[in-house]
Amino acid sequence: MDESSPRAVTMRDVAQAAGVSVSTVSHVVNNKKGARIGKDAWERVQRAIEELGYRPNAMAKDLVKGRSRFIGLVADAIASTPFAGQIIRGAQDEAWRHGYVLLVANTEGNEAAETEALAMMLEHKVRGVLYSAWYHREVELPAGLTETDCVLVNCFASDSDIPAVVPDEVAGGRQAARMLLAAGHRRIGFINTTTPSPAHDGRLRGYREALDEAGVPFDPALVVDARPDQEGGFEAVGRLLDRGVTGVFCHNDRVAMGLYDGVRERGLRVPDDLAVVGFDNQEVIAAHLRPPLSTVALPHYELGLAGVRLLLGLDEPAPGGRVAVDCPPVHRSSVTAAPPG
Amino acid sequence: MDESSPRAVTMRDVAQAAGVSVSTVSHVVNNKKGARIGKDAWERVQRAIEELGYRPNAMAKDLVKGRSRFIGLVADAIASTPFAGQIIRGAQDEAWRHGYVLLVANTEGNEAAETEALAMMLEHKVRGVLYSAWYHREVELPAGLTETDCVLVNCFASDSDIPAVVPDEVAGGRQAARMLLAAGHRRIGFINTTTPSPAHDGRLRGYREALDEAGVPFDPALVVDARPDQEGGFEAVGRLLDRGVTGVFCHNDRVAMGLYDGVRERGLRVPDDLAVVGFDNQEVIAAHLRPPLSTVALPHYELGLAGVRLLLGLDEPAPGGRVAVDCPPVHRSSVTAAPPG
DNA sequence: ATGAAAGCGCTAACAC
DNA sequence: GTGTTAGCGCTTTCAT
Repeated sequence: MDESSPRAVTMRDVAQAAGVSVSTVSHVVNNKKGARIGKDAWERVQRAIEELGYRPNAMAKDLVKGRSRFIGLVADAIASTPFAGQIIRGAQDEAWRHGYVLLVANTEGNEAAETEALAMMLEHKVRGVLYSAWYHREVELPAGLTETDCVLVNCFASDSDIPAVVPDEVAGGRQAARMLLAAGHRRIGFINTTTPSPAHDGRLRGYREALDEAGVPFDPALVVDARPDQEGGFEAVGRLLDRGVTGVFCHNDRVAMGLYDGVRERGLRVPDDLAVVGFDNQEVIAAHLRPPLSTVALPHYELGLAGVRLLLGLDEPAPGGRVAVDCPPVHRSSVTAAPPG
Repeated sequence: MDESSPRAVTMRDVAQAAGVSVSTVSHVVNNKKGARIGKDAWERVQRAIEELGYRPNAMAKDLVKGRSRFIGLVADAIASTPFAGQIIRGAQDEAWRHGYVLLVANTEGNEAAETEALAMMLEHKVRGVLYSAWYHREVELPAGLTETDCVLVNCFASDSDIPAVVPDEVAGGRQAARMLLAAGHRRIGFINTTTPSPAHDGRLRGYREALDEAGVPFDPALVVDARPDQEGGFEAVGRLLDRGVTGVFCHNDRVAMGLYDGVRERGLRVPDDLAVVGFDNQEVIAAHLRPPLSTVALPHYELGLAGVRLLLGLDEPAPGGRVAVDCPPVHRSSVTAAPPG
């Protein structure tokens, strides 16, 4: 609480109090190695800093150095899912590790908000910006983006060469199918999403690859599309059960949750009558369904982290400019051995 | 993408290109009203800005004006629930409306991270900081907080006079109980949390007040404590059903989700055999359970919004320094009339 | 109607 | 070892 703003204490105040010059203060504040400062002056400065409660002015510092320590992060949906939150966490952790601070902007997909956010970031002379989406998809980039370094997180722009870090959907789909295959299932349903997307195509491909790998013939009748939420999962149950499926891979955990309901409604049980695997590893759902859901995790934290590493030039962008991050399987209790036969 | 950093374009560049002085440029950039600039010079400046792609340097601007346009927001859990996200949204929307930008820091409750975040904010000379918690609780404040203006969001510190904005738990509890009462229920169970907290006490009090209001005697046997998650709800079902309850108010939506499972396990149905009301209005759960859950919304967006208004002095702090925000009921399909008798 | 010049708090040569 | 000084990009009197 500043009582009537008694003017913030500056480096000059410290210098004066310690009886030294500002450059001496600057040296001790920044712990400059090359600088030879007398042990005695050093201590006087430290004490003055303590006593006056001096805080360096980051803006003055950045101004003189010509660049700021900000990294912008624009997110299209910060509250509807935990996904953006994880991206932010990952990005922030890595950014801080390198002395950077995140400038977060939530745009809710609103174009005006996006432009405003970008302008704000550009005016703060950010080191670069991370442009992220809450679900993996292609995006068209806002104009201002080309004015700074940029990396796309959980999204991509096919017509540009901007580096992007995205989840490896096909490897994820493979993992999901393998969990079922490993338990001995052979008739494995797949509830895919109705939304055209990398997730739709990638996971399907992964599912097919895993089937091939295991020598199980692909049966198109076993894959059905449904809205990627609980209602979609619920409605898909009948179709799948009719086809003699013993396990099903759901496009996401919400679908799996709806599917649980449908299974129960028919007096059946997970996993004994039907084994199920989800996708996303959305904690509130997956870890607390009955039984807890085996699923494949979407690596949002790692996506954010990898995004800043790429931006900062700590990692080399992959040849195609696209970095694919792994989706690890998470084993819980919704998969058991297939019934014999 | 800066190709080999050709030095950012500054106001001087614009001035030069337009054949005017920097102060003239400054005036047109900021649309200064008192300044009389010739229509002609004005246009030359505009054009130069366009052509050079000039962006004002926010840091230089803030530096000279002595204060920044940042508002710090420290959150203790940005990804585990959608709650922090909503707070951020509310705070950002209101902040932007007044020309401020949010400096978000996620601390995951880690004290070192908190100190670091605060130092970062202080060094950026934030206008003030919003200190928030993902669930309503008492907090002990990090040291640095007193160095700046501050308001607590979704939390409070009893020994200080720092203004706080929190949800009105008792009014919320009242709303929840009333939904059941209004449908004719008289034996209403309450699954409260095992965690001592404002939510625990407030919602219980609201529940009792609503009962009183309706002339229904309070029966202590009808309130049970349980872990505030699905498992807690599941386990509480038996206890409540034994006591002849026809409706139950759950401490939160996750508990309600677990309770649904328990009810089904007994071959019973929501809402016909048991009406249920949740709390939080956590979209993924409440809107997609079968049947969709009637609940009471926690006003996180409004909390964030009110927080910045308080910080900016746009609203007066309530007499006690604590602002209570309303928790509105959300009617869906988990409550119907009580069975006769 | 427009420009010159003095700083804002700090860093980095360079002087002593 | 420590001090002096010239800016960083901008706003803002105060001249003209």
